[in-house]
Amino acid sequence: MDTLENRELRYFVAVAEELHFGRAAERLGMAQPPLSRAIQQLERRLGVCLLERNRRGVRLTGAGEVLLHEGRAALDATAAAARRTRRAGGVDSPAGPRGRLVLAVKAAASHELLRKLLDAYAAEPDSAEIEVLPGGICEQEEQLRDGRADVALMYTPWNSLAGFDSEALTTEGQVAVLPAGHPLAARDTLSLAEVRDIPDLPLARWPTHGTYAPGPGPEIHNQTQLAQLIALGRTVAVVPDSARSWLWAEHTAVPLTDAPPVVTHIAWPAHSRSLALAGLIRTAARL
Amino acid sequence: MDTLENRELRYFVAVAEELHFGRAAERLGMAQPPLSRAIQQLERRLGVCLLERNRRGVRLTGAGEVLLHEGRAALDATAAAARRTRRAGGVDSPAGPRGRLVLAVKAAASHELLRKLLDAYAAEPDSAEIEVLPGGICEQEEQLRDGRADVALMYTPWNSLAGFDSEALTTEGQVAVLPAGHPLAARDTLSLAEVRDIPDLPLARWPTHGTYAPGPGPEIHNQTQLAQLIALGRTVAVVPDSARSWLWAEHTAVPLTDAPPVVTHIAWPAHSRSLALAGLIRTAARL
DNA sequence: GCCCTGTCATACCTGCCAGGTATCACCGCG
DNA sequence: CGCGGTGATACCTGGCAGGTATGACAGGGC
Repeated sequence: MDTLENRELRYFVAVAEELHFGRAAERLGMAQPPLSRAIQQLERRLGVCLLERNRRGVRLTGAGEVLLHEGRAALDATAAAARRTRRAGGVDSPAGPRGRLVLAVKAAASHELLRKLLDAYAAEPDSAEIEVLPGGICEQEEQLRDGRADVALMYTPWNSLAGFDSEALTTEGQVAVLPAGHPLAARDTLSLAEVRDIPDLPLARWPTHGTYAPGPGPEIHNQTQLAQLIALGRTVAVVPDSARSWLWAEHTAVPLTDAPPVVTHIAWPAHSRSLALAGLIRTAARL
Repeated sequence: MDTLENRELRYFVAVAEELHFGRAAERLGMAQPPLSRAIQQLERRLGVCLLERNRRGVRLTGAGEVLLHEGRAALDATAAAARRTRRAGGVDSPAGPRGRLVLAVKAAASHELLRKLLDAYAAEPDSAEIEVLPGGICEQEEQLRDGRADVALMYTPWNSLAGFDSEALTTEGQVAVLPAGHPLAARDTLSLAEVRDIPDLPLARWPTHGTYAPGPGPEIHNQTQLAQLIALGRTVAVVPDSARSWLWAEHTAVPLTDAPPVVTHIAWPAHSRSLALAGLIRTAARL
């Protein structure tokens, strides 16, 4: 029972995602027959049936589902190993733990906290260079997992902190953002139920891991688009308090009484040993 | 930049652990020259110097240290993928998420809680078969990481829950276990400082991840040995309250006032999606 | 019923690369 | 100054990853 190779995992993940040998082979830049054979070998090696081949297409078995999840995690881990090793060995001294840190943040987030953190950390002695990697709404988890980032700012309840170490930094409430002229904009507070049921003003939908939940509201891709749609009276959004900083004159923010609080965390891979990272975390915890 | 292969990681980890190409090659069951070449290729591929070759032996560079840690994690992840896939596809129905769950526990732990958990879970409808995997003091984390186990009972502050999801089950205090005749055995309570400084009765040392902290006390390998050494008046130990169940007549347990409480957690890999596991966790949380 | 199309599997070949053996270059040491 | 022990180099070879051609089989249009 020799350990399964990374190449086989890549192949299987491609097939499992495409559910089609031909397309998977194309995506992998190879011909279909060797791919078929490789998957068969993998199944024989594991002694497990991974795919159910119906004449028309392919379906995953239970074991296949498991391997898809675990295999993705394993591929992320090796990608992370490669990226972090490259980063550690870049141009700095061969043995020193000093280096660049990559900090993943939500591009849409207010940069008030980020600014404070970066300034405070830069003032520390022996601080490393911080590269800020702005990403989409839920991209931080992935970037942390596959090594594109060393540390991230994440926001519960949107991000999941599962699998990472983390430290809570700030908590804030949420507000509903309405068109300024809307009747409800005059209210002092609103409840989530009220916001969800405004006639002709459906709640905007944010992507979660690249996909949108079904619903009547428009699909939001970025903050400018959202601002525009609200100003036009086409939608209403629920955003954290700090988002008030980018509101327009055409917007009105009304505090929500029962929305879950948004907690900003600093998160990092669970077993990190970098001194630079430890320094950044310490700085963040003191803010 | 093609992704690095698993085989190369195994090779590098072996060399990094042995710090000697010859021994590493022997451990890998291969000749030394191909190993040398593989490591050179790896370094070229990553564009990073991993090892500092002095004429006498080898030393890790900073990047090498990073790759050793991250590479181990990646290898664990692929091993876990293989093991869990095999387990999922064993003999049960191809598509059903029903299967065996492997629960890692500390062999030395009291099985009162474990018994309750197993009984309660077995009484659930649709409960899966649970295989109990008794292990050493700190082995549970590793077993969870490399897929030998699906879920584990862990104990803070000894185990680290970093990287796992977990749920606290019970909290208990700690007691000092002394030879029955010892003068301090008559006390109602003791402090950690007092226990550490008993003349001629050094504190027993447990292994942490396979190694022992330096100190005067004896190195403990299992519970029977510890009981014996205490009964003989050669050592004193600090153990959780529930350990009273295995004490002998020659032992006396004295509650400690300032020892950190021991919390028993049920822990599992952060991204698990198994229904059987979810059921077990739900059962545990209700205990 | 037919053929056509789209699916994955099989058969067979070939070039590359992982790994083996033999040897070198270098250093420390008696 | 040879000797033992280190990692690196040179060269060869067999297995296997990957390609091409083709088969087996099912569904759908006519």
